[in-house]
Amino acid sequence: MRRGAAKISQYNIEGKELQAFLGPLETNIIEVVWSSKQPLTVRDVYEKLKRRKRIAYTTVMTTMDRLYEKGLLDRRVEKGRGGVLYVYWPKLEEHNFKKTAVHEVLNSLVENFGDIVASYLVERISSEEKEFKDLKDKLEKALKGKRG
Amino acid sequence: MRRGAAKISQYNIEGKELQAFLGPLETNIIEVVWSSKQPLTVRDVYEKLKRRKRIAYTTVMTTMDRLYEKGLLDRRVEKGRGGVLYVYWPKLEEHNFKKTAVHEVLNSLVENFGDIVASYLVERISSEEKEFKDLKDKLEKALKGKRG
DNA sequence: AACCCTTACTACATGGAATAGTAACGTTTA
DNA sequence: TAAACGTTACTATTCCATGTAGTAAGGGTT
Repeated sequence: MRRGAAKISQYNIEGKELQAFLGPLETNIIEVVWSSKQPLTVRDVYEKLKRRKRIAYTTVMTTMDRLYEKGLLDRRVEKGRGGVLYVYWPKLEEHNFKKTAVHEVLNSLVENFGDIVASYLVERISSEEKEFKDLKDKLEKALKGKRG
Repeated sequence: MRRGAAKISQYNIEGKELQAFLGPLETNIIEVVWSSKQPLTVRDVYEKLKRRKRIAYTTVMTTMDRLYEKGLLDRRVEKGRGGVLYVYWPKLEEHNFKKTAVHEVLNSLVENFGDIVASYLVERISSEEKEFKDLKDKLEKALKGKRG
């Protein structure tokens, strides 16, 4: 587990998009950080999230610390009104994170179950070609009918 | 979640083979049950597992109950020396379970991240064709060298 | 110095997996 | 029929991940 890479250890089959990899709150937080043009403090993120739902400042803080520990966020220390504080930014932009995570799942699947993955793909591509062919046949019949 | 289907909700990226879907003890137990030609009691499975490692009867029992609840094992009640007891057998044979589980992950991946999965495949196939072509070039050069 | 604010530390709840003891119960055996 | 045997239901604990959140300790600005 290299320090630079995001640590994703599991894929949640029922999760939608990012929530296949992250918890609900982690997902909300990282989306806020991705949307920002500059690094954000915990307070920044907290102010945005509290508009949607009641949440404690320390909940946001703990979860951002955890995203940092998991390698999805990076941070530096700054000085401000509250003393020393962290300023966070994403380690990878959204598309790169998704790409890396999906690749990790697929690599693991291929390594563990290469033959099953291969036959799934062959089956899937054949199925789609069949649908294309069916549609093509129908179209050809329809055109013949018009001319007939 | 139909009752007949195995309930797999997540894929563990670092897990090897079955342990990508199940815990260590769940994996050991279902392998024992798959290997048996007839249905097994908790006692049967316990006797096999205790040879490998110290474990409590009730641990085996609880885990088999959980595999039943998750739809991987089926069972009926029999009467025996200890009163009424369960006799378990697998709902799916090994290959079918793996195939079903892998398909669920792949379907979820395609639904959530179809474009990333597609480009991964194109990239992977191209990479393998490139390796084949490189090998072919080297072979052709070697054959030319022998004739020269 | 007062004020404001943050983080470290701590704790609880939930769910899943692993772990395991014992009361309650049922069947077989003597 | 009672004793013996063995199983399951019930219960509990630990660990991990995620979400939740209060407060003591500490630091910078006003």
